[in-house]
Amino acid sequence: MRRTATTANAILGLLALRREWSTWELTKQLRRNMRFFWPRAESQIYEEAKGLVGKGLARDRHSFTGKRGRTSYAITAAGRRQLKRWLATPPKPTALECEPLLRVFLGTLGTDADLRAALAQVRADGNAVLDVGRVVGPEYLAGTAPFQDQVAMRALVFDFLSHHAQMLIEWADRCEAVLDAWSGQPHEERTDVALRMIGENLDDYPVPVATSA
Amino acid sequence: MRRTATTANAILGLLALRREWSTWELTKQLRRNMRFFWPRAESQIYEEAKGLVGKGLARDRHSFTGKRGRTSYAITAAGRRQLKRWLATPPKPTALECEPLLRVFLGTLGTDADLRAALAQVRADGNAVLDVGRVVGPEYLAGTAPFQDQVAMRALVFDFLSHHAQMLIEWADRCEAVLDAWSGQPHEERTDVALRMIGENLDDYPVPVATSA
DNA sequence: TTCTTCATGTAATTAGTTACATGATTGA
DNA sequence: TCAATCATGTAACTAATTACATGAAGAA
Repeated sequence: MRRTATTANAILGLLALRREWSTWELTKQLRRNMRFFWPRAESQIYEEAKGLVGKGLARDRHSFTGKRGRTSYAITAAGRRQLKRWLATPPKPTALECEPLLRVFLGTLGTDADLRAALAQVRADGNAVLDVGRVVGPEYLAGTAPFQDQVAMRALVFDFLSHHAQMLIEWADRCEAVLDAWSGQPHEERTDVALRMIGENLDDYPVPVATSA
Repeated sequence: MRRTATTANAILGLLALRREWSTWELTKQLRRNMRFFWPRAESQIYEEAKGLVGKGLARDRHSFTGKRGRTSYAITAAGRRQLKRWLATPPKPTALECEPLLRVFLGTLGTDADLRAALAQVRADGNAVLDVGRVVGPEYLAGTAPFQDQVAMRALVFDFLSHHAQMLIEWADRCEAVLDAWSGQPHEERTDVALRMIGENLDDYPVPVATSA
């Protein structure tokens, strides 16, 4: 049973980027970027961080704010070694979980309003990414981002998320146009529109890469 | 504690599309399309299907192949009602889980080869989608797909997945070009490339939609 | 006959979520 | 001084995965 423990390694990675993090800082970082490609409940961070300490991959330090405790974490040498080992393992495949698309897939079973709601959600999902990009992007351009020294890698991530978000929004736009066209259109014409859509997509496919040696 | 039980509803949706399904047929359908936007382990289908029967949303029928049993499922009237109710509820947000992107995010902690492996995985993920599209798309165009009557909705899904896959592949291409450019480039120039990339992305952002009334 | 793939599940385990509780800080 | 938000967790629960086991069918 191969346990990759990706979430633990993700936190370990953050710990490697600066000398100490409070749990709250970790969750903030999560909210800022990582949630768009590695979404986890904030409460889980607490568990995982404790787990890292248990395995000797991080050290914890307890302090107080008033009479309330807080815990901060720092990576150990063993943690850095473990991180490098993990980065050298094969990555897991990308997984998309899109409930709105599932609802479109089953669209004939619901109403037009149901479909519109699904499209609106996808558009909102795209905009949520762009909203963060509009804050974070200019920070990097101004040189004031919290991890400005990581800008090279962050630019690649920024590029991914920007295109992902644009893709969601543009898809919602296309679908709404199709739904508009459908209203008051006979059934066969709907089919024609659909088939044309599939055909145009196939035309844009790249030629498959030969895999043999 | 709001339980949406989406996976159960997904199966219920499939059951609504034809009169009877064996568990094996359900898992095949899952492998064909749904796994790209609602990925679940096949073993889970068995549990969920039994659960639907327990709640009266589906009926099961037991038969034999040799001395080995098999179970088939059909939706009930209560199941159809439940399905319509679910389709009218607000959809969950889209969630992307991309471990390769996490590795790029932490890219400075690993090697160039680690980065290349992450990009290769994303490209492979895109190609996996396109490979299915190359089979399924022409089936719809030829009018021979198993759910040809659903072609209108399936075209919208096809369009989503095609663009998603293309986005993954094109991103991997861009990143590899950037990595190639980086080799033997001084640190500041890498930063310049990165900042230019962020700037170009921001230029392509749509103007934010006003939300007020 | 034997090997591989198709087909049908069960058992054990865990990764992750939701819900709750509460102290500290800020600002109206 | 009150409300809202920032900050720090714990407890309970479940959705989902991995690993395993095995029969049937078809190909070599």
